[in-house]
Amino acid sequence: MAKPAHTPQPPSTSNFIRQVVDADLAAGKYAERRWGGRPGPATLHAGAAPDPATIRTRFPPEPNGYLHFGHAKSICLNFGLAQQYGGVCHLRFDDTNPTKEEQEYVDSIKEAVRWLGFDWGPHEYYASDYFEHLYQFAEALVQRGLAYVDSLSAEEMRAHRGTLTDAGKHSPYRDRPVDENLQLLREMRDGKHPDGAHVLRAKIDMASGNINLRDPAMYRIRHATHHRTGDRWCIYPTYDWAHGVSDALENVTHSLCTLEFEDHRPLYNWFNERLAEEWTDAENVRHPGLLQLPLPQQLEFARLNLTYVVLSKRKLIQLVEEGHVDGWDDPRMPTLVGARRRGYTAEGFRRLAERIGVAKAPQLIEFSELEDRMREHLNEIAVRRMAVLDPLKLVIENYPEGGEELCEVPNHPQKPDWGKREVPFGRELWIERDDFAEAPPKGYFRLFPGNRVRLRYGYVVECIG
RNA sequence: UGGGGAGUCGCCAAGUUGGUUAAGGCACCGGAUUUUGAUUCCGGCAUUCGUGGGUUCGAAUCCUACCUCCCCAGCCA
Repeated sequence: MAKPAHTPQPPSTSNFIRQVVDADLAAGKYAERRWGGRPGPATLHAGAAPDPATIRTRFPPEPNGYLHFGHAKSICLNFGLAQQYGGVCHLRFDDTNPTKEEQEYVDSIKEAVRWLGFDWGPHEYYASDYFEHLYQFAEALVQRGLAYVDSLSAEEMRAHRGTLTDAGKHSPYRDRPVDENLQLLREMRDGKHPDGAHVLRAKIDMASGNINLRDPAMYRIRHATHHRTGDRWCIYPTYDWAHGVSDALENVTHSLCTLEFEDHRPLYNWFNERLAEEWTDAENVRHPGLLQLPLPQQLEFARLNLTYVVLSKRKLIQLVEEGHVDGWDDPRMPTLVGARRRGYTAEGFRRLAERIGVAKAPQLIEFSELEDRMREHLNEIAVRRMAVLDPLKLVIENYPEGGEELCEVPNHPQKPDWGKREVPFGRELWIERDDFAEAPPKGYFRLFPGNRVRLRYGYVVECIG
């Protein structure tokens, strides 16, 4: 048994996630685990070579928009954590809702993750890869009486769910016999019912204080074309049903997500624990829990909020669709492609993520924090150039007409080895409008009547007042 | 009012097996260097850890009561 190479880098800041990982590793939780050998059938990511990963994380975007500053934090966290512990991080597209997702977004997300400097290697997966397995698992749950087909309308279902303070009521279809559930589920899958006619629900507890446990939906009917599976399916798994199981199928050890999913953790565990108890051998699909593999654990952290910045996908989509900006890569957009055009660097984002840390207290980072990281990095790598944004013509009266000479200007004041460039100097020059004042305010040391200033890398000039 | 979380300097965030003066960064305020009012540098910036009690020789760290904020009633993720 090879022991996992556990060599965490000394982090600049500590965080609770690292503490959990350290404890899991110290307890030898994954010591005997064979990572590359997927527990599922050979068809399940057959290409994945065995690797000695210690931990396994995943970045699971839904391909329904472009990645933004907030995602940068999650990407750096997931990939960074895996890197630090000698593990791997999967890129998994959570494509369970065909009406919102597009290939264009898949492509842009891959590009953005790559731009940020992370590599998922062969671990590019899709929740839609698991549709068949998920379906088999669902039938197994139905067979065990743990899921049922409900035929209430969406409105009726909402009414039955109860409120924050009042328990919900059982649906009249809740005790439908197993055979009937199975038949209906198959009919749903086979396209015999219109959208909204039925939904498969987990049978948990309609009186739970946690509303997510009040018989959550697992499958809904959607006669829609999926960007990857086309028209093969007309029932699609919900996030709650697909996510945890996908993590388990990929042998994810630590599933990091944002705070709003804390309430979903009991559900995440419920599905995996049920599936780990028993399975159907149709298609030879087996849940990892059956092989005594530790189930993935969900850990939640606070999402990034930035002052003055909108990081809501819904609103960003609106900005693009209503034409308020030129597109997802408009430099004014808080998207990664926008940031790139704006001159922000991937390194800057990595430093920001490192700097702001990971915790459970909601964070609202000041924009200056981001700017500082970008300036810090840019200061290290950018060659210096001069530009006049708001030009004011300056005529040097005692400089020969038509004369011109070249001034040597260093490319970086602190890096002489970066060389120099030549800048023409003549009788007529452009200076910044702000650099001249007829009536200078106090403390002004630029050009004004009666004052002399040095033109950078050129001459000292005087304004005769 | 049910369930789940969080409260350490203006903004983040270390610290949590209780033990000298509560890390660090951003922001801010000085001051030095500077052919970018940039950078760099040096100095300042929480007798106090949401609040009130309590335990203890000693608590941000333990107990207790309370206050405030965030999330949840999609067949979105």
